Amino acid sequence: MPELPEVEIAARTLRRVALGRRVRSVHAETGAARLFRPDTARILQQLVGARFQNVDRLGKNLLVTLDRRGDDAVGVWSHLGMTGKWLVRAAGDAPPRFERVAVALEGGLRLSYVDLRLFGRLRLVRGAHFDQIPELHDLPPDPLAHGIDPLQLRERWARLRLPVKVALLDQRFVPGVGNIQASEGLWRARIDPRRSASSLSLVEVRRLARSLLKSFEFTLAMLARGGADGRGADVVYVEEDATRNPFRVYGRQGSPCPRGDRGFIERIVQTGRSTFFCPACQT
DNA sequence: ACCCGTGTTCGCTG
DNA sequence: TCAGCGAACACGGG
Repeated sequence: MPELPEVEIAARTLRRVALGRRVRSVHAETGAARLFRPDTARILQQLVGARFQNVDRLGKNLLVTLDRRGDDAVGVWSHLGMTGKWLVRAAGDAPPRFERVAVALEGGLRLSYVDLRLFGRLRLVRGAHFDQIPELHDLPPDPLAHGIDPLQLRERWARLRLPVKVALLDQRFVPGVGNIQASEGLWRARIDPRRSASSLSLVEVRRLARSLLKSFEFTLAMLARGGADGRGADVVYVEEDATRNPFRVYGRQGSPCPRGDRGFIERIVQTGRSTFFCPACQT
C-alpha cells in the first residue's frame, strides 16, 4: 500500500484509536525479527505501560511518541516498506494473516502491524529523539504540511542527469513520492518521465510541485472515503478492472489517455520500475 | 514455471 | 569520491 497518502491514513488511524491510551502488552511474532535491529524485539517490552502522546508523519515515515510515568518518553519509528500496514482489531478478533506485532491497548482494542514481505522497519527511539534516526536525516519537511518549494527543487536538480521519474523516487527531494505518485504527478504536469531532472524549467518544476500535491490529495480523499471499492483503506486498488483503479495512468497501459486527446498510456521500465505515461500529452 | 510488485539499501562499475 | 545501476530482501498473485 504505502506511499504518502496511505501512510497519512495510517497516521490518522493510529491517532483516532490510540492517542491518550496506554499499552497493555506487546507481542512480536518470531519472523518479526527482520523488522528490527538485533534484539529490539526484546526491548519492545519498554512500551508496556507507556501512553500514546503524539503521532507524526514525515514522508512515508511514522513517528510515534509515547510518554511513560516517571521516565523518559519513548518513540517508535515505523516504515511500512512495500506491504506493511497498521490495522485495528477488537480483542476477540482472530489475528490477521501476516501479523508481525500486536499491541494491546487499555480499553480492549489492539493495533496489529501486518507485513507480508517484511520490508518494513520498526525501531524504538530513546527519548523520542527522532533526529537520531539516520534514515530521516536528509529528508526535507513534509510536502503535505509545508508544501513543495519549486525554486529549491529546481536548484537541487540543476546538475542531475537522472530521468525526472527516477529522481522523484529519491526521498531527499519530495519525501513521500513513490512509484505510483511519481507517474501520476508527471502525467498531471504533462511532463515526459524520461526527461532529465536538470532539463525542467522553473515553470515546469512549479507545475510538477502543484501536480504532486494534487495527486496526494486526490488519493488521500479516495482512501478517506473508504478506498476505491468502498471496503476501507486496506484494499488492493490497482486491478485489471479499470473501474476499481482510481489512478489516471498507473496500471493503465493500453488505455486511452484520460485527457481524451489522442494518446494511449504506455508502460516503460526505468531502473527496474514501471513508469506509466501518455507520449502524446507529456512532453 | 515465469514475471511482476505501492520500498530501500548495498555493492559494483566507470 | 560520486553517479548510476542491478541485486537483494520475502512472499504471494496472475
